[in-house]
This record gives sequence, structure tokens and C-alpha cells, in this order.
Amino acid sequence: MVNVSTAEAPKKRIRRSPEEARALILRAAKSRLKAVGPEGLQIKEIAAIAGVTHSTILHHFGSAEDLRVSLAEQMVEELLSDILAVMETRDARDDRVFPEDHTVLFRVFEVLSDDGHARLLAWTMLRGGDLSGAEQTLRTSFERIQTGVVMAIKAAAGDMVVKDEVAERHARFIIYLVATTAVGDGIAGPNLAELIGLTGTEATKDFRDWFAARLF
Amino acid sequence: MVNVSTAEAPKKRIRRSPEEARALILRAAKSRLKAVGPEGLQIKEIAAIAGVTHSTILHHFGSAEDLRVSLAEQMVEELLSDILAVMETRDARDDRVFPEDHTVLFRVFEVLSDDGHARLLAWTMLRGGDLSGAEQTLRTSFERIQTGVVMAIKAAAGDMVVKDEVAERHARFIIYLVATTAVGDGIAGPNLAELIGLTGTEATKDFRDWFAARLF
DNA sequence: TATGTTATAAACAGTAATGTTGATAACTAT
DNA sequence: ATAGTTATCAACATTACTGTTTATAACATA
Repeated sequence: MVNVSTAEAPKKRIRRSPEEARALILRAAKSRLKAVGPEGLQIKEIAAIAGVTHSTILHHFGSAEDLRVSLAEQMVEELLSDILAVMETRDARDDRVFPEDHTVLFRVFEVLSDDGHARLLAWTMLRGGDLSGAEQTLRTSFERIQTGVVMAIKAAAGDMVVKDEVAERHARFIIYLVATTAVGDGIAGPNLAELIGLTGTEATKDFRDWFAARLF
Repeated sequence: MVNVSTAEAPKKRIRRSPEEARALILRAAKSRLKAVGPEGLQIKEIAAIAGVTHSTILHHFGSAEDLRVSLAEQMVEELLSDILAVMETRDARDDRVFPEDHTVLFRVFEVLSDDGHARLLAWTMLRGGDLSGAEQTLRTSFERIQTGVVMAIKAAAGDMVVKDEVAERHARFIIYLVATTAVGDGIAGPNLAELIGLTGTEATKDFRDWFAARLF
């Protein structure tokens, strides 16, 4: 006998293309990760946000772990392309890669720290997952960043001649420092700043200015 | 009927004081953390290392989560007391807080980054875990660190007079920068260094020297 | 329309972690 | 000694997460 009064309305299915479904699920996973941290990365939670069942996720990604790997790869690529875009579309009136208003550095902090990428990145690294899928993107992106920083160093030196190898070494240090600082800032920033008394957007800006001024 | 031939020898129980038991378990948790990272922190594994059953852990800590919080708190306290010890027992021949061999800074990196403290801290923060249990320790420790750094800044200024508020502001920036960098280094260091080509202990030391030289 | 494909869902199964309970051994105090 | 306390263990219960199976709705194509 069919239960009439309490019968669930048969749920309308939305049929998506594999690409759409994957994108939808990855978006949900990302928002979940940003909201609650690594613990929230469970396929049932993600499924709920995406409005699908968890078996749909397994269908598209194979396993929960594969979804996490895909997510990590996608995030790394987004992050780098974001930063490269800033570096390489500098203002036409100012051809320096690192103009004095510190646009690029601020943007790096913004992208890495304020947007939550650092948290996601940290999660990726903490879990020791491999990023070999994004390996090539990573390498070429870093080469382009390196090139930009070397140019900036030479520009900052003005008339003085800077040997290539010196500039390259210096560039590596700078990149490493900025990256680690932005990551640390993204993770420990809120707690640490409160503790030290560096609160408010004003203090944040002051710190970043001070930091930027110290780099070259 | 008692099974004679295959009877297990009745396991001798070691009865510890609550303090000893907690310390033993925390030590095991710490070693496990270093070995496998925050994800491997599961009470049965820890129990196996400590040589107790997992219910003993639950008895002493309440829940698996509470153990993780306790571990994080303990590590924060160890970390700070470690750093303070280095800062405050500087070589008698050199009364500067930050001597030119960068002892203190190197120690900060060592403790935070190399020992895996940063990873656990990051993990804790990413999970939104609170460290309120260590709140008081944190505050007083940071005040002492702040004092030391202000002294270092004034010493570095030599004969020039530095206003208190200027030195204090500068000190906050330095502390914040060192802390975030060390955290970021602890998390992203291995991956990032490899990517950039800053590999080997030599390169690590070079970077830290370069960084230290740039602080004051 | 008929047929095939597959994205989706629901129910079920397996597994690994945390958590609970009751008994007991080791210690303390009377 | 005796009684009381509790740290410990073993066995069990529970939860929560991943993965599997089967059926079907949605769409494409002929």
C-alpha cells in the first residue's frame, strides 16, 4: 500500500554534464574548507552543500581522497594564476613590477592571506598529499614569478650593475620570504595579531608597508 | 575451564600518578605527531606508543579532541619557554639579545619549523581549536619577548636615541614577522624550498642569515 | 517512438575511529 | 589487615565516514 499522506514528493533530478557536476562539487568543497577547516572536508557534508548525494561525488571523483587531491590541485592553480595576473598586468604608467605603492605585495597578501588561500594551501601541505598533478603549473609559474622579481631587483638598484646570479639568489630569498610570511599570516595572523596588539586594518596595512619597504 | 596452553600471561599493570600518565601520553602524542603529522593523531596509535590502552587516554583526557587541545597547549608553552630561555640566557661575553650569529632567530626557526611545532599549531588553528588554556602563558611570554626585542632595537641603534613608542612599534612588527615567517616556513617550507631551488641545509642557513640581517 | 547511456539517488555494507561499561589490580590511608 | 580509591584494561557499543549495489530519471540519438 502506498502511503499517501506522508509520501515524499519524488525528488526532481538535475542532470548535469560531468564537467558541470565536478565544478559544482569542487566549489562546494572549497566553501566548506574555508568555512570550517580541514575537518569539514567530508564528502557527505560537501554533498549536502552541493545539493547532491555523496554517491554522486564518488561517481565523479572515484574516492573521497581523489576529490581532495583534485581540490588541492585546482586551488594551487587558481592561486598562482591570480598572483601572476597581478604581477604581469601592472599599471601602464609605471612599468616597475613592484611599484612604490606596494600593489603587488599587497595583492599577494590579499590573495594568500585574506582570501583564505593560505588556509587551503596549508591544509594541502599538512596532509602531505602530493601535488604532482599540478607540478608543471607550479614550475612554470614560479619561473615567471622569478623573472619578475629579478627585474624588480635590477630596477631597484637603479644605475648600479647587479650580476645576474646575485639578483637571482636575492629573488629566491624574497620569493621564499614573501610566500612563507603570507602563508603564516593567513594561518596564524588573526590569533597572533590579537596577542601582539596589531589589531585593526590600519595596523595590518602598517605592517605590510613596513614589510614591503624592507624587501629590496 | 581455564585454557592453560594458550593462556595469556596476565598483563602486569603499571599504575602511574595522573600527572605521570598524562605526561607519558603527551610524549607519545608528540612523537607520533612528528612522525606522521596532525592527521595521524589518533588515540589508539598514541596509546600503542605509550604502552597503554586507548581507554586510559580517554580516562585522563576526557576525549580525543581534548587530548589534541592539551597537546597543542603544552607545545605552545614549551615553545615560548624555549625561546625565552635562549633570549634571556645570552652569552656573557655578548650582552646583546640578538647577537650577530643570529642564535635567537635560528632557535626560533628550529623550534617552530624544524620540530614540527608549526604544523601542529597550524592544524589547531585551521580547525578553529581554541588555545584559551594557554592564554595567560601566551600573554606574559609575549610581553617578555617584546621587552627583549625593544632592547635589541635600541642596542642596534647605537648612539642614536630611539623613542620608546617607536621602538615598541618596531618590535611588534619584528615579532609578528618572525613568527609568521617561521610558521609559514614550518608548513610550506619543504615543498616551497624544493620548488624554488632553495634546497639543502646550506641554502636554509643562507636564507635565515639573509632574513636575520634584514630585521633591524 | 524506441533504445542506449549515464548522472543521480536510496538503501545497504564495511570499516575505523571514538566512546562506554564493568571488573580488577595497584596503591593509600585508616 | 581492611577498606576505599582509582588507574588500568578488555570487551562491547556507537558513531561516522567511505564505499557498493541497484534502480531510475534525464537526456541523446537513431
